Amino acid sequence: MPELAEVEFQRKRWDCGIRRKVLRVDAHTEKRIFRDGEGAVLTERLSGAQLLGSEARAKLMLFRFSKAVWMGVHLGMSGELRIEPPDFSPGRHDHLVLFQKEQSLVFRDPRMFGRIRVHIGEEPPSWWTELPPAILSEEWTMERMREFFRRHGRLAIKAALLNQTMFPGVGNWMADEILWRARLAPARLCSELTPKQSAALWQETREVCRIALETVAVDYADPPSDWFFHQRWSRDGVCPRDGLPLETATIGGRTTRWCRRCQKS
DNA sequence: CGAGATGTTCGGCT
DNA sequence: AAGCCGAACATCTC
Repeated sequence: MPELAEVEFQRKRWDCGIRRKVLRVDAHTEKRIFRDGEGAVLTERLSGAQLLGSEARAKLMLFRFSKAVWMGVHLGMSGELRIEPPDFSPGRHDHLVLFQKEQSLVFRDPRMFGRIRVHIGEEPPSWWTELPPAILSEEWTMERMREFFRRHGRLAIKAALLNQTMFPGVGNWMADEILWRARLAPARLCSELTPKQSAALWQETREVCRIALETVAVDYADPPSDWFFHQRWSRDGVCPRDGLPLETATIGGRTTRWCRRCQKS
């Protein structure tokens, strides 16, 4: 389930392992999860290391350990972090287990689109420090967004929202939520937006991120009940504003739902 | 049983 | 040549 706020929620699940030592590591190093081939290094280095802290940015998490070990976790489509008892026996999809005295930290991912990467060094890795500006940061300006739209004029706005360089952390449901709030049809091209529509999109993007982080990221609660979110899953979903049945199409390679009446095409 | 699922990457085409 | 699009990845659920 991992988009911005869900990733932040999952990251915090391992917080009880902070300042505690990893006694033993069990990793399915041959799986796609470890496609960078760093599984062996990770297993060897993490044994005896202490988990020092973690952060989440966009859809990526970074776990910092002693012995100069950094571990990046991307949850893909079906990844999750869990806490299990110290004597946990990993199942088929539990690709990484860090055994501690008090509990086990587990990474599970049935579809294996997730990814675990490793960095050894005193400083954090470049794949972390070079992430684009977060949507809720000061650098994420409207001008930057409009410049992106100029460069990608023939791209559908829905596809643009899924671009992780411009909209880091936004996934399929967040993109549909943002477009619904900004009253823009998903197939509109980036070059077609009026300044007013760009401004609305910019603002709603930040608003959806902000509220999602205040609700979903805190206790995995669903977003507020009047959100589009709740309608877009069901085949018979209707627009929360006017009750019209939602449209469905594939845009930007993903299932997209919108209201024909209130989202301007 | 087939279709689709909250993601990314690659290769081909324009 | 940049940039867009569809396919592929692997498994589960409806």
